[in-house]
Amino acid sequence: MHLITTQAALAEYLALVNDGMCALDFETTSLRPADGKVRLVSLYNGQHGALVDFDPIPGGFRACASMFEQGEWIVFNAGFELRWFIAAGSPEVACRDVGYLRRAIMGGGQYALKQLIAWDLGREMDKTEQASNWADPDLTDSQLEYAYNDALETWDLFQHWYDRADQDHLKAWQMLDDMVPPVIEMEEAGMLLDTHRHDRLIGEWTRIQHKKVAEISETVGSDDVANIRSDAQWSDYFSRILPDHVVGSWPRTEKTGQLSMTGEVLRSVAAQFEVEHPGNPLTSLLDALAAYKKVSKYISSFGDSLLQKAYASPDQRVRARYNIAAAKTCRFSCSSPNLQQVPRDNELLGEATSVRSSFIAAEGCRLVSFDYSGIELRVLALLAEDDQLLEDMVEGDVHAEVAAVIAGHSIDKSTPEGKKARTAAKGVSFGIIYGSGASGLAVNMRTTVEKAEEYIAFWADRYSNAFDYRNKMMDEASRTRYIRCVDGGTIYMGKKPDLPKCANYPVQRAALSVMARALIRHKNTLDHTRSCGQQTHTKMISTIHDAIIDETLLADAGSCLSLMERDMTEAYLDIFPAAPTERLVEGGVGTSWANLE
DNA sequence: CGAGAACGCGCG
DNA sequence: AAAGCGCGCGTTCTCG
Repeated sequence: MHLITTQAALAEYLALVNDGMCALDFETTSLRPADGKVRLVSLYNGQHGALVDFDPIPGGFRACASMFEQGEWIVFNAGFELRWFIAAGSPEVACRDVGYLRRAIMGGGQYALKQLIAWDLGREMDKTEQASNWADPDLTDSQLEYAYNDALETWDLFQHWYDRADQDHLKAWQMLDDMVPPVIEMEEAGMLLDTHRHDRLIGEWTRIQHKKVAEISETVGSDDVANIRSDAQWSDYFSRILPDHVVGSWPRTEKTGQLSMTGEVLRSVAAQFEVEHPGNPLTSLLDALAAYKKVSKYISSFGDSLLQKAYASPDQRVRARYNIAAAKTCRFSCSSPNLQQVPRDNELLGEATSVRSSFIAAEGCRLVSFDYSGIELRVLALLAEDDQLLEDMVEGDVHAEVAAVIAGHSIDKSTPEGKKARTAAKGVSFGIIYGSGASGLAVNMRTTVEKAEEYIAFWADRYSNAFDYRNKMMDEASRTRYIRCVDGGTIYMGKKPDLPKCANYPVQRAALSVMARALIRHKNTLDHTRSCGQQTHTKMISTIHDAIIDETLLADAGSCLSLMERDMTEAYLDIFPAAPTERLVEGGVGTSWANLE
């Protein structure tokens, strides 16, 4: 390793790298380019190593960033390094993430470098210098050593996985890396919260919560249940006061065997009790408790925490992290806050529950959003080459089609029976996608195992290829320990593959692959149109698994809508060339996330 | 007092 | 043999 302190010496080193791959790691004085700078870059390509101190170089890192535009830089957590290159005016620098290479082979997850070095290389990393002062004019030997070591470890980890990768893995790796720029755009844009509306909404929830507490207090005192939020205390209470046959048939929790206190259980026990003892106050207690839990969930998860996030930012925008390939199937996760779990509008508490209405477009702007409809069922049809399923998907309402198949005649969706049949059919299809057996399906659909078996038999008969796909994947996993996915990547299934996972992973992964291509295409489209002076204010602001949301000027909303529809359709064709695209996407424009027409 | 387990529940 | 998938997060409660 040698210490580089001039631009000329850096150029000399970069010439040695010769446009090839090289591990790169930054030490910065802050976590974001807006309020800090890159102090050190450590580099290592197996032959040559260098540590660059930008402090003595005129113009610092910014003056040197473009020198990295040749070559491929192996990094851990590419979003971090790429942000600094973008801020320095070199957004095209190729940051290749070793963590994504691993995910392309093993499947997704959330990992720290230290963890992977321990698992994959069997080495311990000392991270004590990580949070040290990288702005100090005189860095210690220990700091320099630490900085350099990160590049070494990153390179060795890269070698480890690169040796195990085939051409298809490399394709999947590139796809994951390519998601970084759109994710940076979404993370930096954030979503605007209407703080006044949201504040009022929280007030409304709180009022309902107080009302429910009052209702509960009519029959239960604080000496019976000290903490109204405690499921364990409610379990003890109901065990004490209820007759044995009710307690005996009450569903239990898995680990501790307490009475289960889910909203669904509470409501069903209430209904059962009402039949046995009409007018008994216990029924309204159970219903009030269920309502209390519901509104409390809204308050704690979607109330003040979102509001405070908005207040904490100067533009009242809520910025989340979109964690690429954080799920086993390489789906995104979203955190701090998780905007992928914001409630849909929901009738239970009436108007007051529209959380999505609080997420609005800025003044003079609109939100534009499309989602893939029934994407998992579609990709299952394509993966399994099930022409019947594909045809039913393309026809229109698949669940209605399936319902008709099960019933033996076409159903009328406007009647209650028709709706019920359709809902049941939906449950069956999801059960197939999730690898369910008859008993699981029966529990979920609240029907008998016999009925569930019948449903599955109908489904398996009509869509035999799609149904058999689960067994094909199970065989593959048993044989190879991996499942090969449609984007070229593999998922490690372990020594004892599990049928539900084998059935679901490649389907969920294929849906992710389509969305990945959509995000990549849409980012490229917007970069291009913006550079041509169109869609200049349009930003990608979120993705929720099968949907993309943009924010755009009102005047650009129409063409933004067209661009998004085209990008999402072509993304689908990237993964499944020549597949039918009828009714593939649906979307709209609106002033808030709740009303997109 | 902090960490982690358990439970429940929001989303796709 | 047994089997509906994937997440993040708020709260309670236990353990050391």
